[in-house]
Amino acid sequence: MDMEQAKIPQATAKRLPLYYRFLNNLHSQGKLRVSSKELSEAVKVDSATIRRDFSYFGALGKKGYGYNVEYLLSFFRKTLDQDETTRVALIGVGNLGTAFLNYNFTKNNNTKIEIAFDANQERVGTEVGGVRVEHIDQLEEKIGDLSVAILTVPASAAQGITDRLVEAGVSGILNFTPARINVPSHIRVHHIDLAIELQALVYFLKHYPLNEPETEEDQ
Amino acid sequence: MDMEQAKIPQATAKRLPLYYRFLNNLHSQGKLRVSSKELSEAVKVDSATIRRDFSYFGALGKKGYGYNVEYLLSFFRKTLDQDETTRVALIGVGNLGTAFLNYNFTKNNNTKIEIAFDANQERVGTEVGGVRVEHIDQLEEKIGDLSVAILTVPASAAQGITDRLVEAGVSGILNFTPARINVPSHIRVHHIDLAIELQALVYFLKHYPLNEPETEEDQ
DNA sequence: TTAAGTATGTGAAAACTTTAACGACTTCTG
DNA sequence: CAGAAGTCGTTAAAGTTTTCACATACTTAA
Ligand SMILES: NC(=O)c1ccc[n+]([C@@H]2O[C@H](COP(=O)([O-])OP(=O)(O)OC[C@H]3O[C@@H](n4cnc5c(N)ncnc54)[C@H](O)[C@@H]3O)[C@@H](O)[C@H]2O)c1
Ligand SMILES: NC(=O)c1ccc[n+]([C@@H]2O[C@H](COP(=O)([O-])OP(=O)(O)OC[C@H]3O[C@@H](n4cnc5c(N)ncnc54)[C@H](O)[C@@H]3O)[C@@H](O)[C@H]2O)c1
Repeated sequence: MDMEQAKIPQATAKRLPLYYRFLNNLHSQGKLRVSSKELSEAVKVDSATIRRDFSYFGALGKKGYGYNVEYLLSFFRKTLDQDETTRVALIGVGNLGTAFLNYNFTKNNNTKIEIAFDANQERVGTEVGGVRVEHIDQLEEKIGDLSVAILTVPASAAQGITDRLVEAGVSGILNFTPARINVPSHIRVHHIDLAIELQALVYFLKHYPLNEPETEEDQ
Repeated sequence: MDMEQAKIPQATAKRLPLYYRFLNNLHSQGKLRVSSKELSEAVKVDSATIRRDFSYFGALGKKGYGYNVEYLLSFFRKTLDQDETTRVALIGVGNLGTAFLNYNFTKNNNTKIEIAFDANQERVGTEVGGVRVEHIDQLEEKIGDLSVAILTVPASAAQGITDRLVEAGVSGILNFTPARINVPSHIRVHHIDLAIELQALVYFLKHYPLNEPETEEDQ
């Protein structure tokens, strides 16, 4: 548990993977250096915010020059522990679960779904996206030492499965169900609530009008 | 454009759909009233925050009593424009797009995907989750007056499709691609970046340890 | 060498968000 | 009906995040 760096603001921490991805892009394009201004345009985060974010880790750049892409990339690779693959479990191989299993998170992320569980006998024993689907009854036996789970079961099953995941040693859950699950205080749950995101977008559109309605040519 | 209510904090606005959903649940359960404390336990938002959020809309509750579920529900139904169905388009009927098409957002949300587009001829003409899939070449002709789009195409296609959506009159985009798209300033884009959410969860687990490692019985 | 140009890192301010605390009023109980 | 209990709405404080603005230091090119 790397504690030497503990008070990076949460808002900053959430942006790190985004920076990392775009640095990877720049690197693949052969770019050797980048300024906070350029990065700002790419990731759509204010350049002062980017400089501030980076500064929490020390002086990563050089005045008058910007940041060395290779150096920054390798710094973030370490910071984000991208040298070791993070292995996760997925529970609920339905519509959403299947989509995730078919997606290669390892691409620029070094995270891999290792095993999946479902209650539906027809799914059990098959492979989806190269991942074996086990029966949910075998959760405790087969989950091994995985500490992160993606939850894509029906809302009604969410709390029960969560309790079992916690008991089985999982410490982080990415919850896609609409249920707000109860967990002991040492377990971290992140909610991704797609229906709410959609509804919020619609609300903002109606109630938070942006600038100019239109003027023929923009952007 | 309902302007009478314009300075509700964004953080509050984002929680409204969550409140609305849980009020619906309570209502189905036949509950007549609810306190900010009960609601707090259900949605996992501090009760003071809930009271503060509600207070932006006036005095919705009664001291010593709490909130009347039916009243609150109908208030939020109006506030969130849930009386009219919001119709949206989906672009990219792949793994993720298919999952969304098979999901019934209308359940407690009154949002409906009306039409889908894809570049793959084999998909065009089929129905997925009851939604007709059209060819992307027909986007401009068939999108009609829809003003919200869900973007689930490959990242490489994201900017091109976005430009066409904007030109076709769409004003809100829910972007699931890892691309950070450019839009004129009057267009609203919300990003849902699943790979980043997963990576951020992993980062938080490693670097932001929560309380007690464990003590046998919790929660 | 020097001058012009560039871009960082950060102090300070501003903006936004959450949380604590409590007076005021309502409901409940006996 | 009176006192106890409950709960809101809000003032004020604390905490978090973003943004401004600039001294400083490096780069570039002549
Ligand atoms: N599909 C979407 O677009 C979408 C959108 C928003 C929210 N969600 C939420 O995501 C979750 C999954 O959605 P979905 O569309 O994939 O649903 P789904 O019904 O397609 O898939 C659920 C899967 O979980 C399995 N399952 C059921 N009970 C189980 C249990 N006890 N243990 C293990 N597996 C079990 C089912 O067999 C099924 O394969 C739901 O909670 C849903 O509300 C989905
Ligand atoms: N599946 C996941 O779990 C997941 C996770 C994170 C991010 N994403 C992102 O979501 C997006 C979609 O992912 P996916 O897994 O569904 O991909 P996918 O390849 O399964 O689906 C993409 C679909 O878009 C269609 N398409 C391609 N070009 C098009 C165009 N110009 N116009 C219209 N349609 C076009 C393809 O025919 C295909 O059906 C991608 O950008 C991906 O990076 C997906």
